[in-house]
Amino acid sequence: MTPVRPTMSDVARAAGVSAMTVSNVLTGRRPVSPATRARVEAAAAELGYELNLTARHLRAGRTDTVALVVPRLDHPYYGELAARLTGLLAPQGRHLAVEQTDAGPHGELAALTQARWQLYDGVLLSVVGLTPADLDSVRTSAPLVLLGEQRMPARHDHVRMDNVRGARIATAHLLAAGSRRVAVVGGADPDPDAGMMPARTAGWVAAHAAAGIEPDPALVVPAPRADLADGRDAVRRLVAADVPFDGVLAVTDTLATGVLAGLAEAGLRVPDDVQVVGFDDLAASGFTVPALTTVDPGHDAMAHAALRLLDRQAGPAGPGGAGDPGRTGEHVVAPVRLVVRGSTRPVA
Amino acid sequence: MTPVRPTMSDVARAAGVSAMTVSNVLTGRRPVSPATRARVEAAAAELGYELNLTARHLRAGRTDTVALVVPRLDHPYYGELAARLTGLLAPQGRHLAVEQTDAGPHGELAALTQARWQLYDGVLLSVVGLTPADLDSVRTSAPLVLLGEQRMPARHDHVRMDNVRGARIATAHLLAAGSRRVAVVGGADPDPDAGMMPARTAGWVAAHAAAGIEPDPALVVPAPRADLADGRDAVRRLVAADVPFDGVLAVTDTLATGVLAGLAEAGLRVPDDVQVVGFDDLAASGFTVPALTTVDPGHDAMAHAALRLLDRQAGPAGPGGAGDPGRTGEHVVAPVRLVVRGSTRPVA
DNA sequence: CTGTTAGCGCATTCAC
DNA sequence: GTGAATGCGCTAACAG
Repeated sequence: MTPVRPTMSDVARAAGVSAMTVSNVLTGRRPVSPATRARVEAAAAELGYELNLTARHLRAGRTDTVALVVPRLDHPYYGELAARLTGLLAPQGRHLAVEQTDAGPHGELAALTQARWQLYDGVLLSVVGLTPADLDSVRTSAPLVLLGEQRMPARHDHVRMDNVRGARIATAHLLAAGSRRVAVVGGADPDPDAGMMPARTAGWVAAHAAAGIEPDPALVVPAPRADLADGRDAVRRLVAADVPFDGVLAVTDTLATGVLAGLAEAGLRVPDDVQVVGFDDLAASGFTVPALTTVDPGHDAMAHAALRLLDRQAGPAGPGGAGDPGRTGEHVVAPVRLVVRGSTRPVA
Repeated sequence: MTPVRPTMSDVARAAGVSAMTVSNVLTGRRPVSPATRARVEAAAAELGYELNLTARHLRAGRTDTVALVVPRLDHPYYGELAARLTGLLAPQGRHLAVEQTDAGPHGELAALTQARWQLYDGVLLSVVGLTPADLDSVRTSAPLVLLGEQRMPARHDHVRMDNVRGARIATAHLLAAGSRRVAVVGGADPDPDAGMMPARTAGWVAAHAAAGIEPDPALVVPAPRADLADGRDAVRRLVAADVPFDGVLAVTDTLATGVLAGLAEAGLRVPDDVQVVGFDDLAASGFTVPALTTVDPGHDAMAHAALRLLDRQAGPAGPGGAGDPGRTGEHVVAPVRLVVRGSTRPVA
């Protein structure tokens, strides 16, 4: 009457076979005669046997579970990424476990150095705040693929979006539709390799250069936390400072959604007074009022690439794949695409 | 030069002690002399030793990781819940791993019967589509707490919102502010125990009863997937069918956001022509245009309660806590609260 | 097709 | 305060 969980030996005894045969029935790694198989399955069902995955992991080094490590789970971007990855893994009988590090270098660095990723067959790490030096010092035991918009050490596999091009075509769209003073909300020192905000700001600069327009530095509005309130506050600040503007490139859809709220609050009409374009193509962005013109950052391509790179590491070199300091990683850039909706005016 | 990971024995050899002593240094479960401790720590650092968590788990039965299992990770409600739980666990040195089951009974039931939850110290399972019978048949090895709005078997611990009351006060607010024909988007057969939509519809019915109004069945609009498109389409359907309405109770904020999009599309003004109230108080709901009046379902209370129940199971009866068929679970109902914003008119 | 032996890396006895 | 033996539950490698 002890509620102790039965083990393979228990099942084996009940079925009159050895533990090895039970294992073979369960894993299918070696052929088993139908009769034996049936006896084992019956015994397992009878005893309510459940495989102990921890023991399997210790022995076989495999959990069939991939970790996705992100800064914040309450940001829809990561939720959508997680859902997409789960959808790709499920048909293969693999699982995704998502963990949050909280934004900032401390949490992310801790994430990397922690032994707990051994619980997983591989780790997809969304990097926001780490420096290349931080990343360079990293040794992980499990296969590792980095996701993020900053420059990463060459030895790690890395998947990112085409931020500069995305921001450039988005800004070009605003300019083509008549905006002349396009604010960049979430703007920063332009730099294609220094993270999401600098890279997208670089695209904003490039679009202006291509159009022969000198952008006003007053139109660069920082948004450190990149959340909804930051977007709304950016508009408040522009209005309060009397900086005229007739277009907004928000570097994320979340910021753009906040911008729409700020514009409504200020009594500015979208797209008539101010055109707005975002970046990320979140599910909700098709349902804002008005619906958001935005940049699809190649979600599917990123998810596919990330898993392909992970599997590539798991393959040849064994667990040492990412640990080899001399290794050269693969760096994938997903293609972007402009999605035109109601927050911008038709282009002639 | 083999990149094989060092084990405790390796560290022990390097430090000139036994593996047991290394373990004692790392766990602190037995006193170790400062000199020995220093030697062991130096050796561990030298070799780049990392504890093998899987082995510890097999031996000690503990991963310090709790699983949150949800239907969909791209639904902001679950992302926000996950972020909240992570925040509560982190200070205790514990972790949250989130996994998605995909909506529907099959995925959820599979989730429950799967042995893989052994990887975790406990499981918080968000239930949407399972019947009580499904749940009754469940034996999990790890501590289990159910989250969800339907009736659950008494033996499981369970945390839910006060759906009926939430929907009732939300609807009462619409009626008090002058609406007379309040549609319920995501409506279903009213029943306080049959899941989120029936329970919230029951609240809508109750508010009408209290106000002495007979609600028109034509105002009950189903929204099976409860996503943004369902919300927008509900408005399209009401308009196309010429059903007059001057208020909407959307049973989730996601639906409400879709409803706002649909109303904008139909040229109906919010709150002047139609007042809208949602349910869930998502982060984004403060930034829709106009901002959404909604029901705060007691997020914090739910998160706290869920973890408390999990820890309670882990404590006394050992791992058998939830497995005992004779056990009586605790059932917690979080308190709701109306959050008034711009999508409803001021109440006199 | 099936069984036997051995050991994954750690932590719990029990000894000293 | 430290060490030696033992086993958690499973599966690879070798029999047969």
